[in-house]
Amino acid sequence: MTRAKSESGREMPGPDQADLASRDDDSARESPRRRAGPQLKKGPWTPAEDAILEAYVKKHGVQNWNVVQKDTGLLRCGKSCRLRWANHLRPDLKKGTFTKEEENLIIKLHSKMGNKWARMAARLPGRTDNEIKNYWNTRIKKCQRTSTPIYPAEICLQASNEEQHESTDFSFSEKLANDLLHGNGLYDPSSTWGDFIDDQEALSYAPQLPDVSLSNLPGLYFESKNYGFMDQVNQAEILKESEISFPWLNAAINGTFDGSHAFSNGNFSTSRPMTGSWKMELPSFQFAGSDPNNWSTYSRTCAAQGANFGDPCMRSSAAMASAKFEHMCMIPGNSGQLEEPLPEAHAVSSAENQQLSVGSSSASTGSPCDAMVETSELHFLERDPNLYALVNSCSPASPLCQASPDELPCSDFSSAASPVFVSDEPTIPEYDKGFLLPHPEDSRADAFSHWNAMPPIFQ
DNA sequence: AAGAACACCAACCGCTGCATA
DNA sequence: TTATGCAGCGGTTGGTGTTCT
Repeated sequence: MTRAKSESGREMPGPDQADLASRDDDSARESPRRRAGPQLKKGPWTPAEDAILEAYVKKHGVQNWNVVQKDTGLLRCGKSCRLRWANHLRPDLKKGTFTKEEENLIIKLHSKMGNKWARMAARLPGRTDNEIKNYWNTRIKKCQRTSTPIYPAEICLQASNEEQHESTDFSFSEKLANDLLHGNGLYDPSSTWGDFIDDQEALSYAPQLPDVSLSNLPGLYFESKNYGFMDQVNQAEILKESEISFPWLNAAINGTFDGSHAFSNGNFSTSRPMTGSWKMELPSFQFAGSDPNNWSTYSRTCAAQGANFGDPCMRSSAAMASAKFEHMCMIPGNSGQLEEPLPEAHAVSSAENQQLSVGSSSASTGSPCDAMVETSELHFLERDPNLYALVNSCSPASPLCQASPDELPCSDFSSAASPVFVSDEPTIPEYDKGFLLPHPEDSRADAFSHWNAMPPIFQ
């Protein structure tokens, strides 16, 4: 890449970069008049430019940034002016390193919000999203390198405790319950869980769901440098675009926690087909690497958290997620992902003749929400035979659920020993330890039939 | 002392959502 | 309804200073 020295001595993008920049979307949409304008400058701002911008904004305020560029004659695009003002020239900016309190707050906020830098910045007066983002990225690297928890236990516990006592704007469950009670149309007893998930309005609440962020779980460590953080991001991205943003639940349902690679000896294969464009809000949980005990821990903690939810919807969902995790732990030979066809056919057929025992975790109270939970879960489980079978097996009477945590064979789920989950179905080959999808080379038709039968959000 | 590794920071890029013509 | 422009957000890159070996 060719670079030229700027007047301030720092390197500036060369002509090739300027060319590239001119092709970006913003530029491409500019009017012919503005396209014919002067070549805009890039790179570090000079004190003189700062002074011009500062004087202009102080005089005229912040309005149209492209007008600023025109009026001042600055050879900077409006976008650049806005950024410079917001990140450096604003009078209310607090300079200097973050205080310990600010750091703790960032950690807490991130555990709730994920990478919502702007929202976090709004809670940190004088700090910019860029600063917070930079801080966090540095922290990520540091934690990764030293194998220390990104979310210190004490802070997470503190955050968790606070959340249970404060009615924040994050309360998904409260909002949902409120919506239900006020008959805003969100609740439809005939709706399936899938319908609910598909409901964009409902989904719009999802980002406010941080209460149940996995990040609140203490003791989650980066396992190894072998797992680049971005590997986790890439995997995490699988889900986000589904716009579900139930990171904890969604991942649990799909069995694709960031770390499907956690079960793949550190080798996450990105070569597997990923239909559609999936992303997931990274953040809030960085899962333990390959230590199966952490999965077990998570699962139980998930249940514990679920039990703490005031809202039966959340209790139930958490329980489902938890149950799914336990399920993943218990299937002999399970690599941690949700093996596709599994013994589900058998389980479903028998389950159809039983009453669905979600009550063990959802603690039905007869509220509209409970009704939705039971209805939606039923439908949801119908769509997910694995979970259907699982929930049945997790009824209060199930030995599987009566087992104490210590009895659960999660510590060695990769072995075929301790077959808690009994099935007369043949063991499913592990076609892909890195992802939930059936391996394309798997000739078993049913490997894909279940997949294809899933609602799009699960694909 | 020199080079490597790391930390910090500024800026850019691509994209999205919203407003408006 | 569609196209366009703008503001804003989050991801990423790359430079500089500091610390470590």
